[in-house]
Amino acid sequence: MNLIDRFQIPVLEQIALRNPQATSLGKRLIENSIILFDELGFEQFTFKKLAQAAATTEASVYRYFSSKQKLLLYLVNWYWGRLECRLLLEAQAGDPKERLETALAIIINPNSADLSTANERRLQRIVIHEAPKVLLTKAVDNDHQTGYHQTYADVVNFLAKLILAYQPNCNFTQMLVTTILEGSLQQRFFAQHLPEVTNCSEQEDAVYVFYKQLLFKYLHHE
Amino acid sequence: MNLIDRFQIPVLEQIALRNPQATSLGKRLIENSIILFDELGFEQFTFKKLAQAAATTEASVYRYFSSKQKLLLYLVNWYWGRLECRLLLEAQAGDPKERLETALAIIINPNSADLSTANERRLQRIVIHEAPKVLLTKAVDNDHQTGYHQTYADVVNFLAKLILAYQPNCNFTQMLVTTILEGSLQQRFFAQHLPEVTNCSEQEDAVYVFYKQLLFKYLHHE
DNA sequence: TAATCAATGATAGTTTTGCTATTATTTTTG
DNA sequence: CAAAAATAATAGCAAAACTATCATTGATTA
Repeated sequence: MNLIDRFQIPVLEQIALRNPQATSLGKRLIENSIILFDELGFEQFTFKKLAQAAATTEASVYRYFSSKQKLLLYLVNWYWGRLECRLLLEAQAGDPKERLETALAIIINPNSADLSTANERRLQRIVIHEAPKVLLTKAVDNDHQTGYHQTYADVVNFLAKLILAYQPNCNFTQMLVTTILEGSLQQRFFAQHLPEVTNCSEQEDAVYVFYKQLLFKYLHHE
Repeated sequence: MNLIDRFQIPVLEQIALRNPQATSLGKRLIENSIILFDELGFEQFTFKKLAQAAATTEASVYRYFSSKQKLLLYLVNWYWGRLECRLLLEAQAGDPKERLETALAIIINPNSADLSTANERRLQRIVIHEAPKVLLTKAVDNDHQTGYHQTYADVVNFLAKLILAYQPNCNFTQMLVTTILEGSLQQRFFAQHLPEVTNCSEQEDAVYVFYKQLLFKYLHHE
């Protein structure tokens, strides 16, 4: 068991109606929703199918999550929460440059060892394919006010601080961070589905090489 | 009337069941769908509401577009098609550096004069807020094979060629282009809805300044 | 041990959406 | 003008997204 696995990743309570990590049914729902969102995609995913997969009823699913949007939000939050934990644990040692390099490696996952379990790989695919659908919504302002996107903002600002520690003159830290964070996820989508708009093959991890170049070339010029 | 407006932007025929630009009803549908997608968002948008807004019936809408996904795809394609036309018209003069700078200005729209009409501003907002929803789909591979995303790929490759003309040693041209293209759209979303993860205010157009820096710093280091 | 209470199961029902079908009417075109 | 195409009007269906009710079970506690 990894060090990271010993920590309870905190996910904002309000997202779920009750804490799914606390009960056996709740865990079954999370487990199966990860599989189903990955296999069916957000549009084809329904609570009915989830209930069937988790051997329960639709009504019971609604007792944990008020909608499939909220359930997806819960999973996405879990992803960013876990990433934040890893950053806090692993990117605190060394000089600013080392810390920044470590952090970059964590968020871009160059070595697949970071995604050790099948569910972790599924979860990353879900973030890549589905996360925008709970962000790009008319409800985003409300959601953000409620704190539903705070974990993501925290990750961004953690990385922004690392950048400032390395290069205090950097003007556009947040833009730089989100460009890399979102870009690296998007490249993995393109690699699989629109290969002609990327130069990345999963093997040699061009994604990591490119964004590392991009980051440090930008910062060295400041 | 602008030069650009004299051209018929070609949108792949197969996306629509019949060409909406060719009839009065079709034009009304496009016009109103732009307004409604912008105001309601993809999720709340329905053909029933569109029919009502365009003073027609649901069944008639279905004779033009087989689903609201296809209609959105049509609008998004129109956006990229128009951008491609502008690039071909305006970014062909001068030395490689000038051409690249012009192209960057076109895709990032630093001066709002480029978005002269209300509908153009609406269309860009639609691309920012809704476009990912027709890309991040289980149907993406089929769609791409049918050519539904070809215009986007063409824009990317046009820009990639400009970069190679300026800096032949650049290894990751496509990744660089999509990072800037998608990033710049995303920053505008963040600016409005998650301001703490960006450094951009709509006024001074930090988006343009930042991505120009990012691009040329990256290329000068090659 | 009995009473209680929270969680779950079982079932049914409502509304909306997404889509199809049919027929009538209008408009276009040869 | 006649034929064909486009549109309107209307109805209807299946599935999805919930909501509601009541019975059951299993754990807690008096």
